[in-house]
Amino acid sequence: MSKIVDHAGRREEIVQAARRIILREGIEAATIRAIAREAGYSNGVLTHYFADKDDIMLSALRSSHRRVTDRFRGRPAGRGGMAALHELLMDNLPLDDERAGESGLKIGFWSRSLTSPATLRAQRARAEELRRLVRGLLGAAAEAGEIRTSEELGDVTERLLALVDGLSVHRLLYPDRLGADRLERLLGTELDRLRTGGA
Amino acid sequence: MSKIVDHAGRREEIVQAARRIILREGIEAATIRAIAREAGYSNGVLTHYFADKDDIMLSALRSSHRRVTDRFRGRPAGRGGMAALHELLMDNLPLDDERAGESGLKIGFWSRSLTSPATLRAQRARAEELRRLVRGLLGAAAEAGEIRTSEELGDVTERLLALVDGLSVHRLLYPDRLGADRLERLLGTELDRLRTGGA
Amino acid sequence: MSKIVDHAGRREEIVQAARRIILREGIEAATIRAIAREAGYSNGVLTHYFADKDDIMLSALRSSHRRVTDRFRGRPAGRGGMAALHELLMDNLPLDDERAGESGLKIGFWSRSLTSPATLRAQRARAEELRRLVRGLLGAAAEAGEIRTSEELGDVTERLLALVDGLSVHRLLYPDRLGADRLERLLGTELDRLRTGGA
Amino acid sequence: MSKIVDHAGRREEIVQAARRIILREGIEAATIRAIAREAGYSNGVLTHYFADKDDIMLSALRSSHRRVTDRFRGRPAGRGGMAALHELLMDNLPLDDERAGESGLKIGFWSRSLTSPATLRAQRARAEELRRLVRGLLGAAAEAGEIRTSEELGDVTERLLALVDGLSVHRLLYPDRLGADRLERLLGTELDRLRTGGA
DNA sequence: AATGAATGAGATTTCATTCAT
DNA sequence: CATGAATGAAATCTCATTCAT
Repeated sequence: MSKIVDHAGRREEIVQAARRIILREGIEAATIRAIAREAGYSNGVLTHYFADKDDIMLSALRSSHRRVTDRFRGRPAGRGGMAALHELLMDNLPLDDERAGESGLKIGFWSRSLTSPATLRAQRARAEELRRLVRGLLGAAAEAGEIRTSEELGDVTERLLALVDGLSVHRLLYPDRLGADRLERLLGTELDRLRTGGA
Repeated sequence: MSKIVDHAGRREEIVQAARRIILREGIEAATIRAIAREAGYSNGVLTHYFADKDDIMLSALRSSHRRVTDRFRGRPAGRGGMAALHELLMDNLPLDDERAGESGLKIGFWSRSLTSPATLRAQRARAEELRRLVRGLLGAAAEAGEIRTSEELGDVTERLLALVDGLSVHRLLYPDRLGADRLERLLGTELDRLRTGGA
Repeated sequence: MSKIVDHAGRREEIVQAARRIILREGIEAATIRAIAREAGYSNGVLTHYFADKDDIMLSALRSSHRRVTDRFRGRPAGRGGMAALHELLMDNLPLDDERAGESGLKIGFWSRSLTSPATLRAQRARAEELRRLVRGLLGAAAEAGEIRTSEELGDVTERLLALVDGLSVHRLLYPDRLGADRLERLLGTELDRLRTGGA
Repeated sequence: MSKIVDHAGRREEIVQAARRIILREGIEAATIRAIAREAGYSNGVLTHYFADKDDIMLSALRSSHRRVTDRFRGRPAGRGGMAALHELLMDNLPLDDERAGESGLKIGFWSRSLTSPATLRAQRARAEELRRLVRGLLGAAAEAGEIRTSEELGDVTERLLALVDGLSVHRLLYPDRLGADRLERLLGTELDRLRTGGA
């Protein structure tokens, strides 16, 4: 008799434990034993819920993606495209400890993606989703006359996404140079430029 | 006297072997054994040329830095600030296979920097050098009247650097979305904006 | 539930294997692999039962200490101080193969103590225990009028303990010179001197 | 053309370097490389002067023995047996840093002797020499009427030697308990006993 | 004779994985 | 289902030893 609900719940528990460790101590500290201990189980349980370690790591990555998307989806709708875009992008910057953790996790997975096809696939699926979201908000903002830009919106999308990820890395590596305030200002200025037709 | 061996040369040989592995199989695959095998030596050789594994990895990182800097220093001088800046930043994008390799290596080290203080230090030293270079070129361009911007040049510097790194990651992870042409265009547009006072 | 294994028992098994190797081949031959093989397990087991190699070695040392103490505690009580002291000290001499083994192990740990603080601590704790025991018995003997000595009992204690350890080393290194009989006689004479007020 | 003198001299140089390291950092720190560096040569030299590492270590042990004997032989002669004996035994106690180093070296070799026949042989040869020396001095003292003892002089010899070695170990392991003063007093009292016929 | 390059074995430690209970 | 015992591979580092120059 299989307990479908328990099974999914237990998986989630373990994935969250993995995430906590990665956020707290880095991706290399996320050993199977450490994850099991953090989740309050023994080594062996993982056998029942995951094929192997990679399965756990990928699940943790997807869970991270889901959190970001959910956070955005959970916001009150009906606001202008630019306001929503502003919120979405800021939410993706490591402005507080929690999000710094998320960014660290993200960077760890970048490296992994370069040599692990499965990780790369998961990474791409998520990136595509985020790209569509941003592109959609830009389109809405353009239709509403919120932005004036001669540049193709697809290109604007790419630049915004690149900027967010670039700023995220730099904030984590060079926190002295890039405080939270400055990060917000840098991204804010970029968005303002869209409004004023700066590009 | 003794067996005639170019000590520095042998070090470089090993560092290059390490680089090749990191580029080909990722930073986690760069074990001491793999590096020794790639270099065509036995495990033990590394003792002669490096204090420990960290020493090798940091040397590989610095070697990468040096290659980039050397490439820029080798260019004909005397050109305007913006032209030089354009060249410098484009050179840091993964526009061909060689530079894609460099970027891959760079990304691998980002992750490592998050948990290894020594790596972080090396990373920071190099980043600071690049930042000063960019800031200097922007200053020269401003003095020459090449750019008109209301934004503080330090902020412009940070955004350009973040953009370059963000585009680099995205190009490696999502090459279908970001061809070399598009990458060049995205960065080019950003630089043009500075000229026209877009910000 | 889980495989039924006596955790403490398995630890003891491994510690005894370590002891056997130290006795047979010396403390330097007691590598983790050798211990695991001697115990009939694979390398990895030790992870389950010990933190690291030092943990095993210290456990072996403490196990040795415990054997000696237990042996003494197991003796019938109620005898005079001198009789008990005689028994205790004789028991610490390598008069038979078993005790020769214990002495060999003890000597191996002396050397280790000189460079390993943790080992030294364990060594000291045990030595202090033995010293108190001897001092106590001497005190009891003095009160009962069994010994007459002008020397401070603390000094007598130190000399007796030094003599026991010195004789132990010499017996192991120069067995031809120091047979079991002679060892007993040498220590016995020393104790007799206390009775007759020889010092 | 072999340079006999140089050869012996070079051997001695290296042996002394080995001794310095053992005294300073313990017997385990005395690797071939460390010894070569300490002596100011390269690894390879040792090939020319020693068969292998064991050869070096044994030479260091013999050198230690020679130093002790030489030191005693160098003293002004013509004194009474007991005075000479007092000097000899005190000289073998770790009363200052230099002699503490010597004792540490000695203890390290004890452990080694238990499993290395060659080391044991060297150890025994030296011990026998020292034993004869002590026995001889005791004999002279007895003839001169300096000591009155009912005990056989061979036994007295063994006990004195055991006491010296036992005190040496204890001083190194438990320096808080056994200061230099106390060590001197303990051995001094033992010698006095011989004079007064305490045994 | 002397150097130091190079080897390869072996020591400790860490881990993902398997499996009996 | 769940446990945790056990395995065995692999990673880093250290060393004695060999040998071309």
